[in-house]
Amino acid sequence: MGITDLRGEWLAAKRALFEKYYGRLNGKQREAVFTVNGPVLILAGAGSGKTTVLVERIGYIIRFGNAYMSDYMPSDVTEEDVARLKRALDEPEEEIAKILPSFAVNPCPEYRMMAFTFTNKAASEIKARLGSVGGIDAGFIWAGTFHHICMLILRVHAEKLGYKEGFTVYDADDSKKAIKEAMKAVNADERMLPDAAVIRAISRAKDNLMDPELYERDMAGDLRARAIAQVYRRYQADLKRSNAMDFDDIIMQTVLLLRTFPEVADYYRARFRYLSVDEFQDTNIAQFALIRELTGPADNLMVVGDDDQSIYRFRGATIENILSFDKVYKESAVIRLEQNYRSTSNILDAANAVIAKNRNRHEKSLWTERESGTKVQILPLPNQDREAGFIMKIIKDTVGNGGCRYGDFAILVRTNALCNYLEQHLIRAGVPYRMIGTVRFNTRKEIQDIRAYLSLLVNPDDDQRLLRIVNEPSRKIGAKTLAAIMQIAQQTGQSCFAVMQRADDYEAIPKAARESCKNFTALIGELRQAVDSGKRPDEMIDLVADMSGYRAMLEQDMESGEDRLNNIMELKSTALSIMQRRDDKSLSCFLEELALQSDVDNYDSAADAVVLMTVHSAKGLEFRNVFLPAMEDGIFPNSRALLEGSEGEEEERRLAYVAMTRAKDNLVITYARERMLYGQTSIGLPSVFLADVPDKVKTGPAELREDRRRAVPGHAFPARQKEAEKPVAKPKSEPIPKWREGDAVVHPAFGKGEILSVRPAGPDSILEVVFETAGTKKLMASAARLRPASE
DNA sequence: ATGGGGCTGCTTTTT
DNA sequence: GCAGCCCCAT
Repeated sequence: MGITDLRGEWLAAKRALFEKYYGRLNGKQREAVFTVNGPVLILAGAGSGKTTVLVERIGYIIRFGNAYMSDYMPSDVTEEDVARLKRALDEPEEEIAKILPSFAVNPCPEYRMMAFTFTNKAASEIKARLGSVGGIDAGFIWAGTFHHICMLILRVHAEKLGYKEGFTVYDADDSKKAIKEAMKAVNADERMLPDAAVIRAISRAKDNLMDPELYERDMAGDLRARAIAQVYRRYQADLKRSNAMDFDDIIMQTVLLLRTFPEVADYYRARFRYLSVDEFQDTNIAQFALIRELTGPADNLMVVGDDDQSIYRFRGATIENILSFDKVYKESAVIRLEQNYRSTSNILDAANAVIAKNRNRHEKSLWTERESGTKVQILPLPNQDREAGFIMKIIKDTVGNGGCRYGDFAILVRTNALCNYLEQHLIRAGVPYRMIGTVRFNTRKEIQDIRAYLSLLVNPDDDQRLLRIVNEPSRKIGAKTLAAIMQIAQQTGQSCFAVMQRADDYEAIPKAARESCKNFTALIGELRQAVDSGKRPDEMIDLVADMSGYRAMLEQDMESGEDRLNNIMELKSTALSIMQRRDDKSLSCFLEELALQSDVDNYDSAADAVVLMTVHSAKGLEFRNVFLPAMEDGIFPNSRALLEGSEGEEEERRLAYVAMTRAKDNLVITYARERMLYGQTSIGLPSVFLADVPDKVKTGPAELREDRRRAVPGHAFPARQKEAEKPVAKPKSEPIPKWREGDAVVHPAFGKGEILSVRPAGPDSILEVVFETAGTKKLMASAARLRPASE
C-alpha cells in the first residue's frame, strides 16, 4: 500500500468510526456536529432535533476538537493500525468511544466554550445533558441567556462604565416607574406621549445600540422623538445615579464596554474559542453586535435558528440577522435540518400550509417519517364557556380512559388575558394545571417589597427601591418628609439614603421625622451587617421580614396577610432553589437571578398537570396534545399586530406556526362565535389562518369552508369599535347583587354589618351599611364585596 | 399621615 | 375586567 492510500484509508476509517458513534443522528445533524471551525449557520426547522445537535456539537468539540474534518494523520501510522480501526467498526459503542479520543485535534476545554440560549431552562438542560457525557465538566461552560452572560462580564467590569459594584437590575416594572418619573421631571406632555410609547421607544433605541445622544441626533427632525430623547436622557441619568441597569442596558452596556475597552474585548476573544447561539432568529441588533464583539479572529461561531419561528419582533428581534448571516460571514457553512421528529404528518402539513404564505423567509420543506395520525380538529363553539367546557371534557375523558396523563396536555393562547376563563374552567373541572407566565409571581407587592429591602442592602443608591419600602410598614415618614429628602438629594447629588443618614444636618427635614429616618438607616445598616457576616439569601429574607416589621404588619392583616406571608415563604424557596443552581450564593447573585428569571424557567415537564401558557412561552417546548383556543380573527392574528402591516401579519403567521408545531400527536383548534374579552362581549370570525389548513388534514364542520370572509383588521374585536357599532350590552351580563334594607351582610374588610338603606343609581345602587365595628359606610352595590351573612 | 373608595383608562407577545 | 391613581374622610 502506498503512503497516499494508507492516509486515505486511515482517514476514511476514522470518519467511519465517528459516523458510527454518532449513528443516532441523521446525516445532516452529523454534518452540523462535525463542522466546528469557522462560521456555521444551521437552519433548523421545528422539531428537527436542534437541541440534540447543539448539545452533541459542544460535547464533540470539547472531547474531540476538529477530529472528523481534520486531515491530520500521525506519522507513525501503519497498515496494521488501519486494519485495527476497520475491525473496531464492528465493536460495540463503548469500545469505539475508547478509541475516538486518540483522534482529537485541538479539543476545546470547557471554560473556553460559550453558548447563548434563549431561556435559563434551556441552558441548564444543555449543561445537564453534557454533564452526563463522560469526561465533561459542564459547570465550566459559559452557557446562559444573553442577559446572564452579559451579567457575568458586567459584574467584573461595570466599574469601568461608571457603575458601582452590586448594581441593581431593574425589571420591566421598575423601569416603567423610573421612566414615568423621568417624564415628570422633564415635563413631558402626557397627551402627546403615552408612557407605553416612550417605554417602547427607549427600549427599541437600546436594542439598536443608540444612547440618548445618538438617538437625539438621529431623530432630530421629529418633534415627538425629540421629546422622547429628553426623557431618555433623563431616565439614563437616573439609572446611573441609582446604580441600576434595565434589561436592555445589560446588553447595550456590555457592547459599549467591549467597544470602549479593547483590552477587555481582547481578553474574552482570546479566552473563548467557540461560540454558539440558539434561537438566533430572535436576536436583535445589540445581541448580534455582542456576538460579533466576542467572536475571535477564527470566527468559530455557530448559530442555530429557524426564521419561521421568529416571534420577538416587538422586542427588537430582527429576522434580518438570520436571513443575512451568510452575507455577514461570507465563508459560513449553511446546514439545513429539515426532518421533523416531533409531529404527525397531518399536524406538520397543517403548520406548513400556514407558514407557506409568508414571503420573507428561507424556502424550506419540513418532512416527517411519522404516520399521518389523527386529523387536526378545528371546531366552532357558541361561546367561550362552551369552548372551555369542551376542552375540559376531552382532557378528562382522555385521562379517564387511561390514554394520557394531565401532563400530556397543553393549552396555548395568543394573549395572557385569555388565561382567565380557561383557568376558571380548569379549576371548576378539577383538572390539575400549571399556569406559566401570567401574573408573575414576583410582581406581587409583598415580593417586590422584600426584594426592595434586599436590593437596598447591596445598593443603597437606588432611590426608587428605597422609596418603595421606606414607609412600608409605616414608619411615620410621609410624603412631606420624603419630598424634603428627595429635594436635598437632588441638590447635593447624594442618594436619599445618604441624606437620611444625616437627617439631623438638614433643616428642611421635619424634626419629628429625623429620628425615624435615622432608625430606618440604622435598620438597613444592621441588616447589611448580617449580609456581611455571611447570612445566606434565604436567611436574609426571614431577617428582613422580622426586623423591618413587615411580618408583624402582615400578621395584623386578617384579610390577606396569611396569603402574603406564604408568598414570602415561597420567595424563600425560590432563593433556595436558585442557590442550588448557582455556585455564587451571594445576595446580589440571588437578586440578579430573580430579576432575570423567566416564568418558563420554572416549567416542570415531569409534573402531571395541564399547562396553560402563551404561545411565546411555549417556544422550544413540545406536548403530545395541544389545544389552541380562541383562534379568532382579531385575537389570532391579533388585530393590533395587523395594524403594523405585512410584517405584523407575517409574524402572526409565524406565531401560529410555532403554536401548531408544538403538538406531537393531537392538535385541537377551537374558536367561539361569541366571546367576552376585556369586559365586552363580541362576535368573532374564525381566524384567517384556519382557511389555509388543507381539507385533507383537518376535520370539523363544513361551514368552515364557506364562512370565510376576510375580516378587516381590528374589526372583529371591539376594542377599537365606534360607540354606535358596539354590540348591545347584555343586561344580564354581570348581575349586580340585589340587597334589601335589613339584610345582614359581611364585608371582607369591615366585617359584619346590616343594610340601612338602598338607593338606586342607574343599573347600580348605593347602599348604606352599618358595620358592627367599622361604623356606617356608603358603598356601591356592584363594587362592594359584600356577601350575605348566612351564619 | 393613612387608608379606602371610586373613577379612569387601557387591554400583544417578554428577557 | 382590572389596575393604577386620585381624592376624600378619618
